[in-house]
Amino acid sequence: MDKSASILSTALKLFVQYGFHGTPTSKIAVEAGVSNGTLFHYFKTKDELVVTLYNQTKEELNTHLFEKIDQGETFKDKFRNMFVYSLKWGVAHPEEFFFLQQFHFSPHLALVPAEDIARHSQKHTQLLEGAVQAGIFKYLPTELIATLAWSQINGMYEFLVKCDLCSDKKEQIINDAFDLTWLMLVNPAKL
Amino acid sequence: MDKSASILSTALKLFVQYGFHGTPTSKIAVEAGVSNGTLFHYFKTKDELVVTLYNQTKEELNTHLFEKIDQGETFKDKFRNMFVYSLKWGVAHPEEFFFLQQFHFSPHLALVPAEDIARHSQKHTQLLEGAVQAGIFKYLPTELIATLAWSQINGMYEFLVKCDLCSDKKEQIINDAFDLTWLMLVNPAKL
DNA sequence: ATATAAACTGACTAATCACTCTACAAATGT
DNA sequence: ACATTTGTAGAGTGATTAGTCAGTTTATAT
Repeated sequence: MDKSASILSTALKLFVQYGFHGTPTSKIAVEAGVSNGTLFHYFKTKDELVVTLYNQTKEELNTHLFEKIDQGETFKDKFRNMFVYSLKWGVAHPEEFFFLQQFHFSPHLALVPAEDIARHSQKHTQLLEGAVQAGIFKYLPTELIATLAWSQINGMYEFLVKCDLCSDKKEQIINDAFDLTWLMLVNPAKL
Repeated sequence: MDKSASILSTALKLFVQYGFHGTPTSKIAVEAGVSNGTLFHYFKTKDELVVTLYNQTKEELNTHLFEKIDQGETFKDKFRNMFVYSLKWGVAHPEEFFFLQQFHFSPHLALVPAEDIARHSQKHTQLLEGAVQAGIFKYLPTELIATLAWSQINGMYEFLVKCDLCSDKKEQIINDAFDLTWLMLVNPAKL
């Protein structure tokens, strides 16, 4: 395994467990099996390591998601895939998903340029924007719809982690939750 | 102003801006206008300060909320008050609200005993539990309903902060969002 | 008035941390 | 074969930090 990747994956584990400032770079280096100097060879500063890890993790989730979204035929299918596979990815990669949440609600978010954040959510936003324009969703600000959908996913994730269900139950309840979200956002005139 | 309270309110501001570990106790003391020793006279450790601040802030929100919930006559009124006044309180106390979110998604949450967390949400949970039993809400785990409702509030808060609307628009969109949430959770047989 | 306790101070400390520096090894190009 | 870049190591450094301590002021009780 490539040392840079080893540093990133070790950092992820430790950040989730001890927080950003609670994890010294020295500990990351030791647990990753590299020297202190090597860590700073790949990442100029600790902040750069944190931000790189965020961008990389976000991109992993997005790549997975875009693939699934593209598999949907109707808009509802695409939206369902976005919802369902976000959660499935989260359940399959709990550390990564938690890290994204942790980063999002920390002052480190300010280190990511606004344009990068916008780019991360560009494709999702376009998808939703189209549905608002087409009258599929209620006539509300796209930003609001995006935020509500995302927070539903976050909330569901928290529930899935808190209540350790068998994977059948998980699947079932993810689908139920999608139906609720769809019901909430869809334009009743189109039903 | 009492020194202990001054320390807490200064810590809140700095934690929100720089994060927990990014804020030295020395800085808190200076900005609060007390000596370093005084800070440790009131709070044995920095972690104790953080946790105390969390418990206090959570309690402030809860006290406010319980009062508003009790003013509702029907269950829908109570639930609406919970939803609407959570957001209004958040808009009026942005630092406090952000701090609660920041703490919730940080490893510091582990420092709060599970029973304390349960106690914090006990009354809300009871309210929702009753509505599930009475068939007002869909027949879903109360925990799920609570988590979904709470994440709707979180998401709405993020939206309100991101889009700086005038207070009339804010009021309007909070009410709209409540209607969406209600629609999502309510048992259609009871409509 | 005096004793006792509580509040308060700020210099101090031991530990820790992000990051640097020098040296060496491996790969790569010519 | 040689030169140059790139990767790696780990001891070292200066700054910073949570927490202490010895001593002073203020409040309270008798």
